[in-house]
Amino acid sequence: MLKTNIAPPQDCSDCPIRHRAVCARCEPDELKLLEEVKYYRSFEAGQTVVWSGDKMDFVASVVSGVATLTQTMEDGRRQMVGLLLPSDFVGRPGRHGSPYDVTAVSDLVMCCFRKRPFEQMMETTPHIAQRLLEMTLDELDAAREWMLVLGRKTAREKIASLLSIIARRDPVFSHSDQRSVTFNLPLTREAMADYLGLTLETVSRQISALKRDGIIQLEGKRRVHVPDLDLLLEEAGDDSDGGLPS
Amino acid sequence: MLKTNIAPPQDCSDCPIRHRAVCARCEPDELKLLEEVKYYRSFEAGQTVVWSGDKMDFVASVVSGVATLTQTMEDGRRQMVGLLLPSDFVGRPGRHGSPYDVTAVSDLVMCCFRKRPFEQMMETTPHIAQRLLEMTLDELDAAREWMLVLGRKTAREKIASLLSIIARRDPVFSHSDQRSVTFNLPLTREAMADYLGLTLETVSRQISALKRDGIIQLEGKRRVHVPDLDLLLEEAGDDSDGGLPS
DNA sequence: ATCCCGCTTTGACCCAGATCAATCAGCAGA
DNA sequence: TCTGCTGATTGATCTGGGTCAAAGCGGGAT
Repeated sequence: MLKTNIAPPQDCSDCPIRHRAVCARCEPDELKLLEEVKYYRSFEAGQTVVWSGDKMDFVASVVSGVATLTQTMEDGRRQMVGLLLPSDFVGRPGRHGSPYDVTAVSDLVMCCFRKRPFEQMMETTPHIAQRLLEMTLDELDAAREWMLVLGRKTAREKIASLLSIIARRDPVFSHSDQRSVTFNLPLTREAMADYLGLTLETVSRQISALKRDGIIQLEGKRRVHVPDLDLLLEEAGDDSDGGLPS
Repeated sequence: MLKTNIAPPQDCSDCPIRHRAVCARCEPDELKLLEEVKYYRSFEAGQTVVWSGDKMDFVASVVSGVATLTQTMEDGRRQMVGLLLPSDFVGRPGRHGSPYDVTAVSDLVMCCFRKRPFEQMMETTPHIAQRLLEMTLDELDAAREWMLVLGRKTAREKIASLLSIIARRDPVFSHSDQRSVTFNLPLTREAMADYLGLTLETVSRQISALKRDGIIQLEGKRRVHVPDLDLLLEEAGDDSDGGLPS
């Protein structure tokens, strides 16, 4: 049951997220500097990476696995505010504490940079700051997209939206242009509920309904097959436009 | 009824948002460069600044007035995803179109920068990129805060949250530490509903309820007096903690 | 003055999703 | 094989906020 908590140190040049993470634009010499302040950390599914309010003395990229950012109210209501997939960035240069709980949802490996030197590099190597700005703007767009989901979509549309986001970001799918996809659902029903602003019962019922209607098929509880992604996008209420038939 | 659409050109050095906008960190010589690519535009309340999908050949700071970013689904459901107050930034370097409708909600003055030269300055003057990153990270935090509001708060809590956000950003309040505040509500009931993921009827009912309960007082429809801000924060369900009495 | 017209309030009713509760399925450990 | 536990499903009922409908209320134009 206990696994070692140490991942083998890795060379940046054959890092799986090399071309998508904060370091994407770095030149070899810049990478070298980063390598000096980086270290890997592994977490098991369910472990907390940082608690909201805690001091965070590093920033990090997700290398593999899935993590979540969640906010909790005093009475226990929870809202997930970010889903971190490989290459996503956590932490904010120029701030000590995390405003959110960061939790490993599957087994997780993160590439961490000590905060102080990373902040200094931000000032000296524009490639890092540029890439971080770009990623932050993308995340802001994603957050705003999600506000539409939370504020205006029905339960069924919410589920379909979440499934299509995960499907689209799945590495197997992203470089194929098939209509059908199969992927692993990295979240429990409860975590999905926290993301969608629903209860887990409603999540379960809507997934059953999508299955009944042939929009999705389940293989076990966690593996999802989508025979026609356009149908799913339709259910999500998004402007799929595409979908010219035949 | 028709007003002139041209604001008097202004010197950056006595700009009201000089120390909070994207240009906040610029040195005098950098400001000079910015001044060469900037121009002012004014909009009347209700006018659209850009439509979602339209090409946007500038980025801009709000100088005075209030604007909103909204997303609309095909069937007309609308969600506001950003509220732009003075010093806030609109537009994204490195992208042509706006993904949102940008609308003036009150009379509005914007300080616009031609996109192409602004993008070039981003590469050459780190002070602009640095400040933009900082502002974008702040906006991301605000968007995530708002996801909690949309996903988990009750109608009453949503209204209280919106009112306290506006109260806190009100210039009159922000440099006083009073318990009570009075401010203008820059939004119609419908716009509030679009922000909060509610209907305008529910907004109206909850405002009436807060008034009945003495949390707020109305002077006309648009001016709000909050006798005790802590009470309002309590209603918002936020961790106000502070509030040591006497 | 008075008549619009856009915004707001209020009421009556309804329904999507929450809540409460039972059951089920898969899996690790004894 | 059985037992216990965690997560998922399904059912029955309740309710907050949506929907539909009808007034109220200013403020500008005639």
